[in-house]
Amino acid sequence: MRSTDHRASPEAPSREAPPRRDFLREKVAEDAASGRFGRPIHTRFPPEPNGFLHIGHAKSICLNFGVAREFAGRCNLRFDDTNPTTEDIRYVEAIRDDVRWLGFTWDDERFASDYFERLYEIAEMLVGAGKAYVDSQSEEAIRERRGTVTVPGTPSPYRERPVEENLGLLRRMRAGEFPDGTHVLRARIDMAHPNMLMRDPLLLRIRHASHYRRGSAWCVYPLYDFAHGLSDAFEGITHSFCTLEFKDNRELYQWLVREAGFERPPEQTEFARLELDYTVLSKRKLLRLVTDGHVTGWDDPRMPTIAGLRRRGVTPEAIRAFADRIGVARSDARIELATFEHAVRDDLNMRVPRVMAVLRPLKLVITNWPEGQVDMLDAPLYPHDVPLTGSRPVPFGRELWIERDDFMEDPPRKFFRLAPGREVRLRYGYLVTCTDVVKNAAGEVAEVRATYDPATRGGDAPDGRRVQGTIHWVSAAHAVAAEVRLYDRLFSVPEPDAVPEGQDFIASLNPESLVTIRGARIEPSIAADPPGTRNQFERTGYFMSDPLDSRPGALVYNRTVALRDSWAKVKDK
RNA sequence: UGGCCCUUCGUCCAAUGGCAGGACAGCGGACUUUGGAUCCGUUAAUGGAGGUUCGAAUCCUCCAGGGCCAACCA
Repeated sequence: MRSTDHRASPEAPSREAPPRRDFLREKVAEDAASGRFGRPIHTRFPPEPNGFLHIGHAKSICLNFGVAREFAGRCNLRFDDTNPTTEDIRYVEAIRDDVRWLGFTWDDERFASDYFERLYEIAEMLVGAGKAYVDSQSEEAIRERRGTVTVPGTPSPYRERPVEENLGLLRRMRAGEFPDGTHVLRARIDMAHPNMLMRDPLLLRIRHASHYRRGSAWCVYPLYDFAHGLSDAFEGITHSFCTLEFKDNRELYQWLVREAGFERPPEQTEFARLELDYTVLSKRKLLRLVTDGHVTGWDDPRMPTIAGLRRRGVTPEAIRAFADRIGVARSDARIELATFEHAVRDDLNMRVPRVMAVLRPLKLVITNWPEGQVDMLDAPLYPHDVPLTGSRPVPFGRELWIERDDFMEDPPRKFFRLAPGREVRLRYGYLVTCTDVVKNAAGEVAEVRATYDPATRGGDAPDGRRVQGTIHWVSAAHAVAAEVRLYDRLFSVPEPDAVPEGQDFIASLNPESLVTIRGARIEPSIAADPPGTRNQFERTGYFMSDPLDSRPGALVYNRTVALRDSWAKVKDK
């Protein structure tokens, strides 16, 4: 139906700026120049497969893959799957999909769970060197004896167990002779260390649980600190980027890779995690939204997950541009939603075809238009300032739908739309002047009547008169009905994480984060579009037909982002 | 016996001892067949006090404010 369909080409011309130099890249550049690692730059993105990736992960993905590309290095995708009770292959698959969709390709795919054997060998080595011991205290006792930030810990009564006894116990732990929680392997460092992480950190714990990849091959599982740095070292990672809250872990990271004998071990550097206004970015909270049914799933378009943003219609280019714009630094950063929305609009503006859709229809009858006559107008798919071409036919008839908001019976001075006695332009169509208002029994406006000027086909007046307002419309006889889902911020407060004492973050959920409109009317040119098609509904916003719920004859559109609305400001004055 | 980190326009990021700059947001204007986009203009910041220096956002000291750490989570 379209004379040209640019929507078939998914890639818009690259508008991405060269990557900026942040403190991490400065450091990598230095290390690359000095050849300090004696191997190519190597990064990794290390998600735990216990949930879906979100926009905060996207920042990390862009960083790790970006650095690898910029410095001609490599980047691994490593699943940090050391906790059998929370992880699932389903999350592994979702994470792969999301990273690929974002536009990145990993060099090697690795799993921490493939390193269990090597980690266990290192555990035995540490025991042999007197650097680790088996502690048989209860979980509570271990916690209590760790001390507090201001009080030193006290050594475990098992801390001085002979090497041979430790080794025997460790082997029996590994062999499955002990129930959960009876023994743990701890590093022997310093129970009075000012850094809590260094107070004899736990290395291995017993978990008689089936691992989604290793099945029941193992019943001792490494903890994060034991697994992470050593996994980096196994893979020859040079730069291990993580978020600020791991700063204290760095000391332990270094202790472990040195004790394990790595000559030029990877180096951890921390950067600020992303915080976004009006949303939460903790997996625990996102999981709760899903399991408690506050959203329809991990891919609910209101979720800040990659899957949610994708289903909402956000493009990978927009997410990458956003990541580039916000930069990487070491101070806690909270990003305004406007910054993200700008990146989305900026990308969509240049690549998405325009169509007309009326969300809340009001009947407009052109009284001087001949009954039954249809005028096929040719309307461009892109505005004058977007360098793409193409057009589609749009039928015009006697009865049209216009937006309820585009008519006011008693308008303020600056209202440029339709009102009794006023003339407006019907986009790509004719100039019309409102003559009558028809009301229903309740006194509500049920129909508006107007006359059109036959000399203004296309929207220009030959006499040069200026018409300030242009409104969108669809032909009532040709319109396609659709469901439109208007998504808004998930929370009504900028910092849902900052919950007042004794309150639940769920309480600040925005009750209007989804407004479903069932009787929307859209111009017929979109009728055969496949699910997942993006359009701008002129004057309203950017939309994408839902990849799962939309089908021919029962179209469903998700609002990706509204257009900037400067009228909203004028209106409030 | 606490340790560590952070602090530059409203927000985010630069300035690496030498004119505090960019982006988003805001405001004003131009243009406009999207109250969109674009273009132009503009408001707006070095947390405080000392010190070093010809010169400090940058180095030092102290103070203030914020953050992280006391899961057999990552």
